[in-house]
Amino acid sequence: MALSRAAVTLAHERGYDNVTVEDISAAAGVSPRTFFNYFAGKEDAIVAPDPEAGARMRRRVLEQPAELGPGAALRAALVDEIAEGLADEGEMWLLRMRVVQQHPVLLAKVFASGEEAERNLASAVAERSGQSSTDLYPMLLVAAAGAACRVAFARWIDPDDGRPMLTLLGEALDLLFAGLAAPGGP
Amino acid sequence: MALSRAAVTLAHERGYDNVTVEDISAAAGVSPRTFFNYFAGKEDAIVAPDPEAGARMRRRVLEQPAELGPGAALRAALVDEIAEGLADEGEMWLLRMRVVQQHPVLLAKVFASGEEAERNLASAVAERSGQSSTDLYPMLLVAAAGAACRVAFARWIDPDDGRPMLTLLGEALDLLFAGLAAPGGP
DNA sequence: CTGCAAACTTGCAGCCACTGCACCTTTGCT
DNA sequence: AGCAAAGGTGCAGTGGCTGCAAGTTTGCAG
Repeated sequence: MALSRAAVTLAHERGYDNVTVEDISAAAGVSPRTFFNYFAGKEDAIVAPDPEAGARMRRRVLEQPAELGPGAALRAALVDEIAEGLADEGEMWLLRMRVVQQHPVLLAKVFASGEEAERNLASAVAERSGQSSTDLYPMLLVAAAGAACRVAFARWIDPDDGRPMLTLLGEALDLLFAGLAAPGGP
Repeated sequence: MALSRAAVTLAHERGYDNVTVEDISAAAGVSPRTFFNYFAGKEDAIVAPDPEAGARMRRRVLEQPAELGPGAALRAALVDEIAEGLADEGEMWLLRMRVVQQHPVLLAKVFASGEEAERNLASAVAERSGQSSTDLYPMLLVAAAGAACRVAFARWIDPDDGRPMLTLLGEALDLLFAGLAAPGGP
């Protein structure tokens, strides 16, 4: 959407605080009032939370082969989701995340929307492991996997580290499922 | 502080959105302008991020016995910090978290302030493990431990689960350092 | 082509969060 | 008593955001 693209671009150029909703609307060729017909707030125009992501992730987890345990199913679902997202709009993700990374307010938004997705995931994992979605295992599994994703993203957008996202994600998940063993040896 | 207490209490009674800064200020007996001399925003009056928490946690990690590995040191530091906080103002924490839990905006703030603390922790862990604070191990370790804390808190404030916070935290950390093994067996 | 309804867009008025500045009151010390 | 630092306050103004009551466009049936 034009508004979202304008918001990310402008924020990247001048900094989030130096961009008003009026600026964004003007750049997209609509009135400020229209902006709020599409986004609940300025933050949303940049973070652009996908309202279907939660349900889609839930489906992905449940569709994984039956022989996979809940951890492996979650892992496969995450990799699928991120690989698809990267292919569709990886470039936009990178720009967006560089903007987000520098603004506590935006960062907070991202975490919050991640948290909502985690609720869906927890229920899907719970279903696979025959538990309630408020039990420790499903909650912690999705929360820790979410942490691994965030870490992988943070390293991905680092200009000094050119490795592909899926490599970094795999590395993080490996370490996580190995019980966070210290690098120098057990 | 009176303002913070008023904010949490009012938000708990009528809901965060139905409380204005003016209300809070009035309840605390000061002018609205004064409110903003103490808090950067309405959210902060409820979340009340401790500006020294990051540095204190950093110190705690570095002060753990030298024979502990980085994971064990982080774990001990977390337990110390939370045990102390509970003893000092555990009741306020509980009320606050119940308010926060229902408001995406506040939840986001909490995550964001946690994220800042994680940066400090990552550097402390990196120091113990002889790495850079941007390496995978320190980043993932603190992010995953943060996830465990959030899960433990979420279960702690659940009225149906009366177990003490430190028990829940220990349980979560155990599962995490066991590589998130599925509950039914390996 | 006409008429019409649904969808989209807009202006306006207004609330509230938040800020910079200048002023005042209190406090504590000489 | 005099003074200076610290903290509280009023005011004016910006910007985010919303409800409402209009236009305007779009697509389709008559």
